[in-house]
Amino acid sequence: MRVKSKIWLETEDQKIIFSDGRRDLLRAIEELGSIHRAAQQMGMSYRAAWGKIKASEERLGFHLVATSAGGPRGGGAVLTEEGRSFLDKYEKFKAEANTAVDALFRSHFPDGRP
Amino acid sequence: MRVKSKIWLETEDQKIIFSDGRRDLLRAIEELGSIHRAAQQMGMSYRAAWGKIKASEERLGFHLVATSAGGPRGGGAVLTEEGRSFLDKYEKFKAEANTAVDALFRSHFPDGRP
DNA sequence: TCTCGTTATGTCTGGTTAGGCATAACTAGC
DNA sequence: GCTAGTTATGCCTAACCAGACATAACGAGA
Repeated sequence: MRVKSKIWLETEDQKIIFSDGRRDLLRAIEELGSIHRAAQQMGMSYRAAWGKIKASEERLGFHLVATSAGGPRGGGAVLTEEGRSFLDKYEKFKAEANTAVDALFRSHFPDGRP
Repeated sequence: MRVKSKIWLETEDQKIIFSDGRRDLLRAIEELGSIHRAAQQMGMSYRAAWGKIKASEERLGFHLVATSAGGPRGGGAVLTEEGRSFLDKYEKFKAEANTAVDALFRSHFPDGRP
């Protein structure tokens, strides 16, 4: 038996603002400089990746990635300053939350059994 | 913006052992002495309630409720000793976990904004 | 032996949601 | 102006999962 937790940020009306999948996606974009290649690496379609980013940006109220289409390499995407800073905050929060939940689980179920 | 968390117990192969919905259901059974009436109160069908309990019991390895069918009142269900004790442990763990996550959220996003 | 409200369980469907398909638009370099 | 690889977006479908429907069985009391 193990504890599983999903912790995410959402709006008042239950719309997902940000969660771990999107964090991974942004990290891949930061690394690869392109939504398209980030999506490939994550094993999802460009369409799916773009949709998630778009939804997050709309609900956050600012841009996470700055994009450009066209040119010899087709274009590309990089994280905005706000995007990077938000991502950092999110990761710190998530890491601490996961640690806390795991510690509590072990304290209440020391041997991992019900 | 607010934090939302789902924290539950599962088996190694991702099957849900116990979560908040089942906790509510067991509390209702404890109060009403019947799966049927508990389901009604929760606004779900008997079938759904019974299925959840059955699945949890199978994965926990012990009975949560003791049932009897037939008789003038049709039968009924009460929590087993093990069921009650597990439920208490679960609730304590969940309460502390929720408190911890909320506190961390407030410390990282003090004004509730990204 | 009949009744009544419950437990017990197989089967089916409908709604939600994630993701794919298809297509348009963009632009630096050749 | 053609090319190539990307961004941008509407639309459709498939898979999953929760829950409803239907039905059998149960048994103390009248």
